[in-house]
Amino acid sequence: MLQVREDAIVHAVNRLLAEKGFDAMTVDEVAAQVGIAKASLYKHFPSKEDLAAAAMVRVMRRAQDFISELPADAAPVENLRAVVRWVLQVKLAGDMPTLPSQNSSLRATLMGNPDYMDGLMEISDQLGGWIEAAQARNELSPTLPAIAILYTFYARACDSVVEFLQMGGLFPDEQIMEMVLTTCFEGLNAR
Amino acid sequence: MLQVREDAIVHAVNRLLAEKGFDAMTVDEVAAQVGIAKASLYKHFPSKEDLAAAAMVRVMRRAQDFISELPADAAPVENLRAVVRWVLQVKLAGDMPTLPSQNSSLRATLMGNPDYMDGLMEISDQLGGWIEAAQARNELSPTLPAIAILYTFYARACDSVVEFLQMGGLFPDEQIMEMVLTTCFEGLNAR
DNA sequence: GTCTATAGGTGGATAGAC
DNA sequence: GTCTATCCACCTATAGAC
Repeated sequence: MLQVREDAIVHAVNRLLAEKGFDAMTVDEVAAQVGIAKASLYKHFPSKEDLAAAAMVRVMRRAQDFISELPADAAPVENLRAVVRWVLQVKLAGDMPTLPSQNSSLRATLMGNPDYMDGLMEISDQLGGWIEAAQARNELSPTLPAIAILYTFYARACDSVVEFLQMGGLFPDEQIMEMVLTTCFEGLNAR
Repeated sequence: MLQVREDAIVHAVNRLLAEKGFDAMTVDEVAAQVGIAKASLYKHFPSKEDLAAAAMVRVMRRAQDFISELPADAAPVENLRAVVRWVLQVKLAGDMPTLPSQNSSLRATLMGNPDYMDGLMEISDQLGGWIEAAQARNELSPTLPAIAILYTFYARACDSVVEFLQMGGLFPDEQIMEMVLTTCFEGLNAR
C-alpha cells in the first residue's frame, strides 16, 4: 500500500523531470499529479532533491533490469549498442529524467543516497566490463580511455540532438534513434 | 557609453548562464556582478528572457566572427571540424551559455528576437553549405540528412560528456577536446 | 499518513524620486 | 538612467488538527 503510493509519486516525478527539468518542476505539481496534498509528499520524501534522487534510482533500476536480460554470450559491443538504443528509446518516449549537473545541493543529496550510488556503480561496472572487452576485441576504439566511452554513453541520456530532431518534426522517432545511434558508434565521417 | 554598459551586462549574463544555467541564474546576481541596481538592468532589457537572448546573440556573433576567418578554399569538413573545435574550446573554458530547450516563455522571446533568429539562420546556412559540400565529396556520411548533421554539431555546445570528463578531473582540457572531437567525427567504433 | 493552512524566503518586475 | 524601496506571485517546507 505504502509501496504503491510511493511508486505513484516517483512515477510522477519521473514524468515531470523528463518534461520540464528539476528547476521548473514544483513539488505542488507532483502532489497534484499524484492526487495527494503536498504535506503528505513530505511524509514520504524529506525534500525535493530526494524526490529527484528517487526518480534517478527508478530509471537506473529499469536500466539494470534491461541489462540483466541481455545475452551473456553476445559480442560486448552489441550489448552496448542495445543499452544505448534502450536509453534513446526511453528519452524519445519522454521518460528520461534529467538533472542539472551544476546544482550543488542536488549533487550532495545524490552522493549521499546509497541506492543511487550503488546503482550507478553497478551499471558502470557492467558497462565498463563490456567496454574493455569490446576494446580488447577491437570492436571499440582501443585508443580512447574506457571511462571516456562510458561517459559518452551516459551523455546520450541527455543529448540535445534528440530534442532538436524531435522539435524539427521531420523524422519519426525510430529514424531519430537510428541516426543518433549511428552517429554515436560510426561517427559523422563517411566510411 | 550605453554600449559599454550593455556589453558588461551581457558579458555577466553569459558567464552566469554558462556557470549555472538559466533557471538558477537570478537577475539580482547579474545586477550585482555588473555593479548596478536591478531596476537599472530593466531599463536596458525588459525581462530575464531578453537578457538570455542577448547572451545567445553575443555567442553567435563570436561564432560568426570565427567562421568568417576560416579559409574559403579549405576542405569543407576541415572547416566544420574547426567550428566544432571552437565550440568545444568555448565550452571547456566555461564560456558557453546554455538554455533549457523546454522553457516556453524563453523560446517565445528567442523566436521574437530578430538578432537571434537572423544569426541562427546565417550560421545554419553557412554550416549547412559546408555540410552538403562535404557530403558531395564523400567526406561526411552522405546517408545522414544534412540537418541531422547540423543539429549534431549544435548539440556539441551542450554535450554533457564535456562536463562529465571535466568533473572526473582525469584529463586536461586539450585531451577532452580531442576525445570529443574524435568521437563526434570518427565514432566510438574501431577503424 | 492525510489534510488545511501558513510560515518563511526568494525572485521577477515596478514605482517613483533624483 | 540610476537609485531605494517595494509589490506580488510563487515555492519549499512545516505546524498542527484529525
